[in-house]
Amino acid sequence: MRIATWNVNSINARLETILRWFEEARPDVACLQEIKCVDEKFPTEAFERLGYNVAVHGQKTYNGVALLAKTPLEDVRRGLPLGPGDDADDHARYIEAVVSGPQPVRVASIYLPNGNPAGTEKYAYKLAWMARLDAHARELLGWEEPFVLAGDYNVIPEPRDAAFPNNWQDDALFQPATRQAFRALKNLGLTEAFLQADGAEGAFTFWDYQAGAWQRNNGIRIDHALLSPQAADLLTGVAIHKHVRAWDKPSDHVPLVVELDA
DNA sequence: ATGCCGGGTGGAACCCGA
Repeated sequence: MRIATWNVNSINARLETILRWFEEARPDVACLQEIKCVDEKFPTEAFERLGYNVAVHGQKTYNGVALLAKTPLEDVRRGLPLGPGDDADDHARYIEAVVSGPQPVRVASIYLPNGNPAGTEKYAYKLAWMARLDAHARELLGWEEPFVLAGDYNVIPEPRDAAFPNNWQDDALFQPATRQAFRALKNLGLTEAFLQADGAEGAFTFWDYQAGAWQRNNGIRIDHALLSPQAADLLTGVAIHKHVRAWDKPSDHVPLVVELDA
């Protein structure tokens, strides 16, 4: 099972580019983020023509996530659960479903808050959201099933995950508390697919549109796939589709593709 | 570079992203 995650930065502005990549990469499952549209504006038919089942958790203008799969999506859940005392959350940043098949796999499409500038309400929201994700991962781990939490985490885990780590010292993506929360999530027993199956230095998933970041390879690795132990047992490979960043009208993120023997 | 580019909204100028 080929599972891809991609922050597309508007599904409708980039549909031609996205469909081109789908025909080339042929993922079995795709987790999309920043679709930037309500459910009714999602180009569902275009993906159904390629043989995908579609589940959307959309929002006007901002955020929005989707799951696409060649096999039916079951037990679709929209939104990350709220814990006791958590404030209501009107951002569409999480959708989860079970991808059916001989070996069903639960897959989540995650758009973790950016959190900049650090030290503000936005950063508090990021950390609170990470705490909710941690709690939900604990719940899922109790079921002892294969699952994949894939998406734009907006976390630079280590200095090696940025071309110029000093540039990110004060950034919400690289704050000690951000990195600690991501580490804690992994330490629940989740496997980071890229590190497990590849781990090469200088691998990035995002290059800013500005200041010639792509041309200078000034990138960061912020899109991640975390695997439950039962999913990690099935991991056979991972790839970052860097070439897509050089296409016309690219997203600033590129797809991360995980291969499972499922 | 607390925005250099790019998308969305709304129909200009501003919000947001990382």
